[in-house]
Amino acid sequence: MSLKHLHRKLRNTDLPSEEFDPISAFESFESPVISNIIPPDRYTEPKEDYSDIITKVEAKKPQLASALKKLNLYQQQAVFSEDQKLLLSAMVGSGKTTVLTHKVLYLHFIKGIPLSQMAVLTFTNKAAREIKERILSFYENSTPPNSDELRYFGTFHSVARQLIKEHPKLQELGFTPDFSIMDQEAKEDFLQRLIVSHELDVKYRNKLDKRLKLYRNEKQIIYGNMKNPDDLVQLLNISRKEKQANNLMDFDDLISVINWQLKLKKTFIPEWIVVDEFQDCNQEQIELIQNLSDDRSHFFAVGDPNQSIYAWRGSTNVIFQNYIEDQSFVIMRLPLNYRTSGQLLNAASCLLQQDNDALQATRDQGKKLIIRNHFDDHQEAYYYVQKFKEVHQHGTPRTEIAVLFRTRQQIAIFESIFQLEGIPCEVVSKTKLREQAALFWLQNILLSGLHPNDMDSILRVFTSTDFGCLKAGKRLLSTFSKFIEGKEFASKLEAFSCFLSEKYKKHAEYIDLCQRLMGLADYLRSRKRDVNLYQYLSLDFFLKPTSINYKDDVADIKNALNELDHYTLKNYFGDWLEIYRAAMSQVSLEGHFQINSGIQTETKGVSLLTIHAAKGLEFDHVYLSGANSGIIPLERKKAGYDHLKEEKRLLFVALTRAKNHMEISWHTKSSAWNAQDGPSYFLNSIPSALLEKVDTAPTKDSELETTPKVELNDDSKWKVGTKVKHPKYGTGEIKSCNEQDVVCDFGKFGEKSFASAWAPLVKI
DNA sequence: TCTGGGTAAATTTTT
DNA sequence: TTTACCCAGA
Repeated sequence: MSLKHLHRKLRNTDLPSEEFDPISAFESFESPVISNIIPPDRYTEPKEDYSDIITKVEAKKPQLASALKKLNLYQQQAVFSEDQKLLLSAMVGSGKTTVLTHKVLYLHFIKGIPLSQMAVLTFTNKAAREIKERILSFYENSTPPNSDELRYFGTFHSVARQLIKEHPKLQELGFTPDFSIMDQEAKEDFLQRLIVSHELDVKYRNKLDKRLKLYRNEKQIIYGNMKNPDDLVQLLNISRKEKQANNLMDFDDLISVINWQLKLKKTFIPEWIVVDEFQDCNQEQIELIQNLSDDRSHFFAVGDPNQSIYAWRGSTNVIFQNYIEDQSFVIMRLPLNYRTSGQLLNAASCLLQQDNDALQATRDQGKKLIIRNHFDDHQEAYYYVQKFKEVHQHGTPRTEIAVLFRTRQQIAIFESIFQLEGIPCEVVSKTKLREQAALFWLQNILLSGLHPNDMDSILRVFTSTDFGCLKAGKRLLSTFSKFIEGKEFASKLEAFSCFLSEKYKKHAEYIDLCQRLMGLADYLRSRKRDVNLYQYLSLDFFLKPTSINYKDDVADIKNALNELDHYTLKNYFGDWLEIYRAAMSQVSLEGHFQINSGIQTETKGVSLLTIHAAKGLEFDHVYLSGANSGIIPLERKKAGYDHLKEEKRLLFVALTRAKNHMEISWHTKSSAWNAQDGPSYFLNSIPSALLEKVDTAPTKDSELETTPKVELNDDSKWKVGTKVKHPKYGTGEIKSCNEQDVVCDFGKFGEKSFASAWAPLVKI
């Protein structure tokens, strides 16, 4: 059923508008709906006192005991539980990471479980790092565990990589232990290269990922307007063979390969499996957990079904439900929220289908949730400019202020207006290694040297626009494949080296680089700790001191090489080549070179971020922008019921980011195509006693002044340097203009030109 | 090679 | 609403 249809159907029901909640309305007459509610009697409630256990801990590890004393009874219960299978339903802001780390410490120090007998699985590197750091902080007076003891502490993917390498059955799958890892973009490059070099006919090429998913799940080949099947299946077969031949795995392969291996032969059964953010597990990750356990192994998982916002990535809320129904699992809960003030938390919990005491506030009542109406995003941004100045003057640091958005596109105009008005701000999003040309090049250099059959990395080294010497494309691929036809080479790298010296003699330095890459493995092994990759690879020549970015590039690359040094030294176990490969795998898995301490984000200003990116963060002041119906929930053609529920949880996550002040805004005239009039109907679930509705939208008269319309364009309107807004490309700057055309630079979208008379541009 | 009809879709992002 | 794209027919 389409969303529109759904809305219409729901509007026709005769519910009073105040309590009108389309979701529950829909649930009441559509069937069947799986309930998310955990029955209250399913919980094992805590005892009144755990001081006897704490006294015992005191004798063995006083530092831990004093930390445990600070926990509440629910938290202590979970830490001290002796149950073999325990699922902890942790409410938002209830200290779940604290419980998880204390549990690990308790098991280790008091119950005597070696750390190497625990698999502690997380979804993000950040979480893995935080857990490890918290554990290491308990070793003030003793030698901390080495990296070998903590080798099964990490993300699902990094632990999978570790297990794959240790497993004897890898060869049977056609891989060797020195496999390398492709990130999502590398995988796309890889597939596109196969399409070109095998001359495959593949339609909808930039929907390749979507099509592959459709094929995997539903064996569907025909897509869109296609009449006949294309070479999609062939592509899959070729890619499978190429991956084995080149010893490459993508992220998904890591999990499925280890599952395949463990089904064949269980090599390692940890005594304890500990899982963080359990609600985000997908089917394969659940399988991995099962493959790592047997009758005697213990299991402890922490999660919050109400914060499950990644169904589109494969997690299913049903998983939580299944475990709850499994009577061999003990279920405990952490209902106490320490973050959000009372009225705000109450408002947020109205979005959940939970019992009253499921989520309990521990703080003061605080302020009400504000629902504010703005005319449009432009006006809203200027409201914030004023507001943030006030808030800042009242002593709230800018880093404690965040503006949340449903989509990334909404962010651009706020960023540019804040910059224009001198409000320091930062768009929180992961910067891609690929966008930092020098570091991306370095990554590919090292990958080529460490994995000399990784054709894509080799190609990227020599076809880089900034640092390479060849032009990427079909032509290069076909001349290369003609060149190697019928010849035998030890590796792709060697083949490429011969190819270069035969066909591109003039690029002597690059031929030289190729030679050094072929010797990289020996260099790393023989020189032991005395490596200087910068010098060995003569990077100074390629970075070109004349380039504008030279200084930054050199600094970035030296920094990256330092990180590698640090990592390899810290984790060294006897094979320098292996440890460099491990380091580069970690770089691929994390998407940056800061593999020791993670990326240090020095946020100085107001944070602008999507709700998804805000998960796990908290701010004193939170503003959710543009929450019209149609944006929250985000309207889609094929919206199922599950989508609506997830969007509601997303709103819940947004509301629970705030500590003291929360505002939700909606626009009278939204610029988004899918936005409807009026605020998100999800807000109807919140009783008006908990809300404060404010209208700051201008009256009709002032509307005309403050909101730029697409007026008749006269030639004088466009001037070089004018900042403009485009409905699709966001904000840009006029680069040139004449009577016919306007050329405008939209940053990441590049330069676009429009007919002067019709340009859909608005001055800002 | 160009035109018009038809179809799907648009979002979130970690590893 | 707008955009991207396949496909068939000029």
